[in-house]
Amino acid sequence: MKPTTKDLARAAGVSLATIDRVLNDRPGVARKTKTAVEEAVRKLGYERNQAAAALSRNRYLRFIFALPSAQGDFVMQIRKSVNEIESNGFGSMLRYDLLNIDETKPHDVATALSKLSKTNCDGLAIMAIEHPEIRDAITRLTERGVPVISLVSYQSAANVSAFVGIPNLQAGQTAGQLMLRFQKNKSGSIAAITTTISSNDSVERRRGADLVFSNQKTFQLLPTTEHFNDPHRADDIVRKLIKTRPDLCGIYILGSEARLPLEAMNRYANEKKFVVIAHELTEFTKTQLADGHLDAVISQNTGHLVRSCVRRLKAMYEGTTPISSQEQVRIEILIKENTYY
Amino acid sequence: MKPTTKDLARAAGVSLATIDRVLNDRPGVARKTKTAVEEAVRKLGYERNQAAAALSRNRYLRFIFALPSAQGDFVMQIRKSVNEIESNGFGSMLRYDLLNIDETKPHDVATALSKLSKTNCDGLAIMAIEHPEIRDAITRLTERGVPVISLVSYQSAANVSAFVGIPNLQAGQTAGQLMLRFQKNKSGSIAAITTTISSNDSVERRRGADLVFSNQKTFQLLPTTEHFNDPHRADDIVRKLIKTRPDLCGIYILGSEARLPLEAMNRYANEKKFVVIAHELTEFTKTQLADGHLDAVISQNTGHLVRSCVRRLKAMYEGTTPISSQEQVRIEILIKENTYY
DNA sequence: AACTAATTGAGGTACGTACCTCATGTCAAC
DNA sequence: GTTGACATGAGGTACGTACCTCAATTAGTT
Repeated sequence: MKPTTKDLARAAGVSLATIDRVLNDRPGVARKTKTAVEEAVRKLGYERNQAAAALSRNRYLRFIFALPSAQGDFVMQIRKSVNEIESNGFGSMLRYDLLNIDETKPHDVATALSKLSKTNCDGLAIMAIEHPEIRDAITRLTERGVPVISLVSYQSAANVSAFVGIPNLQAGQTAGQLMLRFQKNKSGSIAAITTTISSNDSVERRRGADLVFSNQKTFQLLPTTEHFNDPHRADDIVRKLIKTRPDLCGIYILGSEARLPLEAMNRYANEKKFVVIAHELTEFTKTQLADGHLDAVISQNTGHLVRSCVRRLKAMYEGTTPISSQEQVRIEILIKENTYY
Repeated sequence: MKPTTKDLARAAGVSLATIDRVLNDRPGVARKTKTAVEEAVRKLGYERNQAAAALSRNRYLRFIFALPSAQGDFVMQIRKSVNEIESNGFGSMLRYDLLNIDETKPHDVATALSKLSKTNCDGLAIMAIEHPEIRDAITRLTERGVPVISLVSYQSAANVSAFVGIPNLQAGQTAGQLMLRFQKNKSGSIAAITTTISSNDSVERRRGADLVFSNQKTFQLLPTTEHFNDPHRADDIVRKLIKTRPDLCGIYILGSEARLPLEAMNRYANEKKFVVIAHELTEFTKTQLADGHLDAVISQNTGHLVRSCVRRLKAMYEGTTPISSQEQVRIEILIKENTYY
């Protein structure tokens, strides 16, 4: 049997009350006594029984996921993962809430964040663009003692406790490498399309892909074009590309939401001869993979993302360290063959 | 707040004792009463507080992982994952033990399994070849009421409660597809090497690769050769291949342990021109990827495997259903760019 | 109606931890 | 030597469930 607080008390020659004070960082313990207890903890290999602790506390930890309110397959996927997490083995006493934020209105986002504090939120995971107002709101939240994790989209490290997501530079390298390896042509041009290059992710991915392309001479990566979530723009971009670039042999969709450019592709690239690579596995990209419209998807598992957030937030609350190997979100490569439907 | 047994009692108009009888399948409850309680459970959305339940039971569930005693990078990886799982958030009251089995002595394996029963084991995850004696031992274990999961290596479905691992046919398809897509040649032969084709995994993977290769005519997949874990044999195979097959342009290593064939490759394929694909990400295959000796690794995450086993065994014990999407072990594709070091 | 068996209730203890109050101890500064 | 700040102990209650005993009630069978 594992040692309990009683064993600790006996071993350290103190009472349960003192053990409790030390373990929970309550005031009023002499340095000497504290050291003795810590020694006993070490010696006995005591580990707090989280089940009992949670039960005794009888208080739900409330973690909030702040996600962009804009429609999108990927964000939907994350939402789904948050809802699926509910009833599982995280020690039960956890609650998850979704908070919609409209990134186009940073001020509103800041206002929403300003309403959070230790009393109504034990941890926040936020997926948002970088913006001064949002950044400040996050900083203030952290100062109020609420741990904040930036999810998927990286926020400047300074004010956030952690980042959960894939390293996008590497993701871009991966995409670029695959793009080159999948080519059967001897040379040609590859297009790069994204929603907006004011998103950190796209920029990093682009940089990654550039690194790979600079190692060779036969293929070139064209300048990144932005469609700003506008179907017409996306349509225009793709149509013009196909018309004006006879050497076009590949399309790399950088952003998280691949639907618009892909749908445009499907309209214009009938006699398929392009290597198409996009990000994030969603119901939509799955079918595109299955239909052969998409050659590869570089993805991060949303279930993983969400669970990693929870583990990290919980760890911050408990003052423990999660298994780091588990927390590294992997860059997944998906082709038709290794995708589950 | 979530409903508790007290709320159930009130809602169903019975006492706590009866609630307890129903929830824990104890005898002595009229069918009508039982139905009423179950109705209340449904209506209130009652979920057993696992933390409290574990605490009250005050009994460790003991799960055993039976792994091949033979040395090997991949098995080592699994061992490591089992040890890492120890101190995390699975509700605390769990214990994991490793059991070494020597697959070359099926009788010993059977003997070891025969010593297990409900009193010393609440669940078994076993990674072993298929063999009549082992299969019978597993069947008897199941009959004794111990849930058994076959891990990585598939056991005929009949006597096992579940399988945790990747679908190897698909894994083979994935490998085969990548092998073709990575080719720059117009045509050629690809070698298939494994430890032994008496392993189910290799056979399935081979079948998967064959499916892919049969869709085209320009490349052919050579008959599978076996090295039986003998360095000399592996060396011979590779040397002869390179000498006698001028059209050789790829090597697919089917088995879980890629070290021997890869080391042989490194000896003979100096002027690297082959596409090399192997299975399972280990420290060894990682360095091979980094050094460019390996083009891709098809892998299953050992941490995932182990945690999935635990969740499933726990679920069987508790009579709940784990989130299925989380239990599907993904077929991972790893190239140099998306591997973490 | 009498008897047996099945069903239900009442009440308890235990698990390990958190958090509370109150009393007592110790030591140093004035 | 008194005061007060600090350190510690003693003992309690609570969380939600599991598991136990014993009595009381109900239902079913002769």
